[in-house]
Amino acid sequence: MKTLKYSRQRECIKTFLMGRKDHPTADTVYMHVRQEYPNISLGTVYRNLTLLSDIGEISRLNVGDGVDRFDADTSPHQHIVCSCCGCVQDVYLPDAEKILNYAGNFYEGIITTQTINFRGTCSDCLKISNNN
Amino acid sequence: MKTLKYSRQRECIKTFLMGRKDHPTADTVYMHVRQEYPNISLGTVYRNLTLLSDIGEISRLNVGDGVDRFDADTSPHQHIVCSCCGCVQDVYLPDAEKILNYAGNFYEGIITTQTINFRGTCSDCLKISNNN
DNA sequence: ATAAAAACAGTAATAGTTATTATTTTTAAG
DNA sequence: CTTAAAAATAATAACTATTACTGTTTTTAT
Repeated sequence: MKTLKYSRQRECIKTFLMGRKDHPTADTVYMHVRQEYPNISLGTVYRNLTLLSDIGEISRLNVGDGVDRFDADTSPHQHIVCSCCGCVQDVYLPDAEKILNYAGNFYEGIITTQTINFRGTCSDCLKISNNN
Repeated sequence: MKTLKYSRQRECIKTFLMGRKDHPTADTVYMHVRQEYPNISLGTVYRNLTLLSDIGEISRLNVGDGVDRFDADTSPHQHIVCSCCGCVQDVYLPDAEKILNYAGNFYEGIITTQTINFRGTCSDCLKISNNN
């Protein structure tokens, strides 16, 4: 088995992610971590993000815009993409697992997990459009 | 305004898609349409798939496996990816719009659409694993 | 202190998709 | 039936996101 060794780069990536709730892309992580480690490579960022999500410390998400995003919050929740500004925010649906159970009635195989992505307009964009 | 002109390639792509419910990728469409139009190019396939989905005749979906898939069924429904064989099947959740309404209570902006992707094991893979 | 394992930076490679361009099709009007 | 403008095409180049490779450096258990 492959034992995990400490790395300051990985630490920095994890810490950065924990301080954000906007689900940054690998490139965004790279830009920021580079301020502390100016010659970290994008490959290192990707490798660590993949590693961290493989061991369950972060989660990798795909909201359908062609880029992978990363989230330090691994608790079950959903996301919404603003059609106006493109931001990705959290939605915490209580009892979301009931949807999964319900869906089981309409599928002949077994359903184990679900991913729900919403689209809409975030409150910031709503304010701006109300000002016109 | 740009008026749409007929094209046999587009017709063939649309017809092919209507005969399938496994949500083929652009490459799969390409492979099959090439049997009728041997020198159609992949770019033509992509352009037409994008055009057809832009005008709402088909829908483009992304189940998180890194490839875009296409579906001639534009009615609201959900998808499930089999963790075992990777196939993508339909799930028709009755009253799915209730989830959208419900979610509105837990988000400060406006929610307009939802995409629900499930993961699990399809009935074919269940049968196979039961045989062991 | 040392040495094996892991992680690194730098870079090349891959996959999926979109853009460009010169040529061919389509189609509405004469 | 021509014709000519607009749209579509095939072929190919370019682009973006991500993963793989390689020789060097860091970590850590002994």
